Amino acid sequence: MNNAKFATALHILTLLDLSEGERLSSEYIAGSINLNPALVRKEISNLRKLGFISSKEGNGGGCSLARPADNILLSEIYQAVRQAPLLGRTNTPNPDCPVGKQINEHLNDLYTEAELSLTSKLEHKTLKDFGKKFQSA
Amino acid sequence: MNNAKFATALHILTLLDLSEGERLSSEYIAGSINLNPALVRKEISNLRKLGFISSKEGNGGGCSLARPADNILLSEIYQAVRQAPLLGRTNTPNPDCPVGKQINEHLNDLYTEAELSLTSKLEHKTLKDFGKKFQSA
DNA sequence: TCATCTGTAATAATTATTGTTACAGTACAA
DNA sequence: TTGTACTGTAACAATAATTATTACAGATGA
Repeated sequence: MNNAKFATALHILTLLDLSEGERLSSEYIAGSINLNPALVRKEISNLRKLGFISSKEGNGGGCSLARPADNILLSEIYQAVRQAPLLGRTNTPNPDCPVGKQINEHLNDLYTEAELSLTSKLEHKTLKDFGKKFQSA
Repeated sequence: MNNAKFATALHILTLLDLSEGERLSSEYIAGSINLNPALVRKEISNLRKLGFISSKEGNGGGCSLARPADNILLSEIYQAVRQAPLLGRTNTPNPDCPVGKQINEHLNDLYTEAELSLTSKLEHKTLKDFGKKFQSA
């Protein structure tokens, strides 16, 4: 997870939340994130396929939230962009060593547990909650 | 944290725990992890500077635990190899946008909270606990 | 004095991530 | 029906992170 995908996804969804239903273009969103529009469209595409966003092509098009923001958990957003375990990769250790043979299994157990600890934390926060932090802006 | 440093560090420390005080060479450890000895020595160097390991140069040298394994928390090992926030980087958003201007601050709060949730989980596990999983091998 | 090992640096190779450009296809509006 | 403004996606380039390799000075004990 050494990338900015979570930050990007949350930024996109926050803008859509605060736009109150009005469709935003990828160009506009990219301007706020300060990121390439094509990258933004890629992340939008991902979030659309997962049902967070609905989008409309063509003139006057853009995207908006497909679900109410108080119904979107930050844990779901994390899952949407998650690619690798939080604590990092494992090695490919020597199977002839008693430790090497077993360690990945034990590491994966630990990684799973760590992941659960994180997601259960993020389950208590909604996109709406996050968006509220910006209302005084 | 898209690297295998945590896995590598824990592997090293587990081997040292199970060797029961006997010094191990970086060559031997590298063989178990299936990693380049120079990389292993780098990680050993890191763990030594942080007080987890003591090492001895020269013929018959090698490294061993500097602290009892039941006194080493997995959270400490995580801290030893931690480089970037768990949930990833932030972007460098547009400061002229009300969301872009504030989002990194809110993201960092969230990242900190997530980090705490993880470390408090890992505080309940010691290197000894982890090593015990291998005793039936 | 030799062999073995650490510690470290320099450098290369590989992979992950981000950025760029291009363009077909959709939708609306004049 | 033509123009304009978008999305969606692919192909590719550039940059950065990660891992691998090699080399060697210095320590240590036999």
